[in-house]
Amino acid sequence: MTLANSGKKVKVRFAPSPTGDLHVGNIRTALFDWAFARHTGGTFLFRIEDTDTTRVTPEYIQAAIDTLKWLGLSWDEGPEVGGPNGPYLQSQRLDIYATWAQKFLDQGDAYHCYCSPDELEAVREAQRAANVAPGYNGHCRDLTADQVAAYQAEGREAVVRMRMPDGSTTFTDAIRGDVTFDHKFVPDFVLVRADGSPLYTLAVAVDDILMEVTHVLRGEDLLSSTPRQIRVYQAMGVKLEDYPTFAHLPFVMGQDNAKLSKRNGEVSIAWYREQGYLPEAICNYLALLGWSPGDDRENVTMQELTELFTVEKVHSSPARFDMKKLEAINGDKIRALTLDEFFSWSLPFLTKAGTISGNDAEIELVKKALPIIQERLVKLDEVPGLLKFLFVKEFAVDPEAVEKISDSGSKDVLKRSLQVLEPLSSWDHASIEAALRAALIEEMGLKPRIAFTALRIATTGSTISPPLFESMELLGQSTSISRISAALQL
RNA sequence: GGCCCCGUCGUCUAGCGGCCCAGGACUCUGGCUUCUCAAGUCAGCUACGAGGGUUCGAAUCCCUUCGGGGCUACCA
Repeated sequence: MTLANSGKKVKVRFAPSPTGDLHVGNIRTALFDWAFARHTGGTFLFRIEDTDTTRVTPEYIQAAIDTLKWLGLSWDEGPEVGGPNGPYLQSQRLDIYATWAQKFLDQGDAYHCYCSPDELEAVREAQRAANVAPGYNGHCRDLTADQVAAYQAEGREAVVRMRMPDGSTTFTDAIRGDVTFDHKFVPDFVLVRADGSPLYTLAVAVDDILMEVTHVLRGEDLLSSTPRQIRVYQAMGVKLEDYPTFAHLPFVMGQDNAKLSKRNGEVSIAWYREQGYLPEAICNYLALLGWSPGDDRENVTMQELTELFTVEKVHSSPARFDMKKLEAINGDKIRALTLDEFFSWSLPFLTKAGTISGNDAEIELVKKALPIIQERLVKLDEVPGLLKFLFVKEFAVDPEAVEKISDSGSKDVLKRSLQVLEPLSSWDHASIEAALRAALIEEMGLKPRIAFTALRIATTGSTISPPLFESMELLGQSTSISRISAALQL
């Protein structure tokens, strides 16, 4: 089989099964799907695979939609936007799958299987014991009418099983090259449950064909299910050139080299959002997991990603997720924000933390203060902590810092500072700095580090703060002075 | 166990037979800068899993082996 679809307009789909919040691995797949569609000028289709009704919930479906939107991965066909091949929730397409399953039955490609779960388990058990390839043993492949009648008389319910012919399936994976599976290791598989609901293997294959998907970029875990999908295409009568091209993306692993999960790192995108990671940082970092532009370039915008992304540059080997690198990129992206953007991103964190209530005076002060903290944070959730000193009603010095300003040397610094700050007529950071340096450094002969640490603690309450003179300017003359006076009493 | 995929610094990667006693980024360590913290900047540490081939020459090609992972459901 050769690479199909060479001449057609590209259509890529992202088709998660929302059995929980979308996680890092899902998003990396979605990102590659999206980037590939955009790069080729093709269509990005978003489909919800909710055939497993016991695990998929409406909440998870909505969360998946919201997450994709938040990340900026817009789709051309799918939930909310519609499209020519809808509906895009598999739960709304049940009749379609049923029709095809019936057709496969009529054609003899599929058959009813009356084996009970217990019986199947017993077969597998025996196979394991005998050390042979496990899988369905074909028990119901060629039942006579009498045998069927007997099973039905017992009240047994049947699943629909696909008949795998002898031979093998070879397909060309766009990332891994030719992959072959001998059908000896691809047992007859179930298409429809006893209750009549379709399984993934049926729904995914039918939909990819009906929705005219040309490229399937998905996780490596689905690699071994590919021959089953191809078998469904064959039963559907799809021409070889209309098969989608498969590209199986490498895994995103956790620190301990196991598939990423809650145990070895935070995986839910909702968590990253709450922590204050920017969507662009997440996408930039994830893009680097299993793909690279081919040179030393690492900082890419979403736009650049769509220009640079090709499947040829995707790796075949798995990548470990590294929070530190994500943090570094997030810091870079935050620093690259315009002031307006930085403000918009920060505001929700400030109000949620209760640092400000959101009135005009506060907003104005926040806007003035943001520039001095922009290069000092890694995540947006650090903003409230850095600006808190400007807004607290009940100011108090950090208990651990109190002892550092209770010595006589510090008191001298604070006293002398008051003397020069109180008469200061122009309250801007340059004037404040000039006055303090003249008095404390030149006149008293103190080391800047010593002198300013005392003032920093007194005015901001902590040994760590944004630049001191800018902070005092923002704080205002009267507040700065009263805090210094108060610190003298500690 | 069987089938399939994968294997370059701690991590992400560049590398497609000579440009590589292996380059970049993150982390880490040390220096500079400095009012703290950051940012910036300089330097350092550390890798081709192993063994055989092929070749004048291999991280790059072949084989074996070891290691990791996935699948092996009326999950996806």
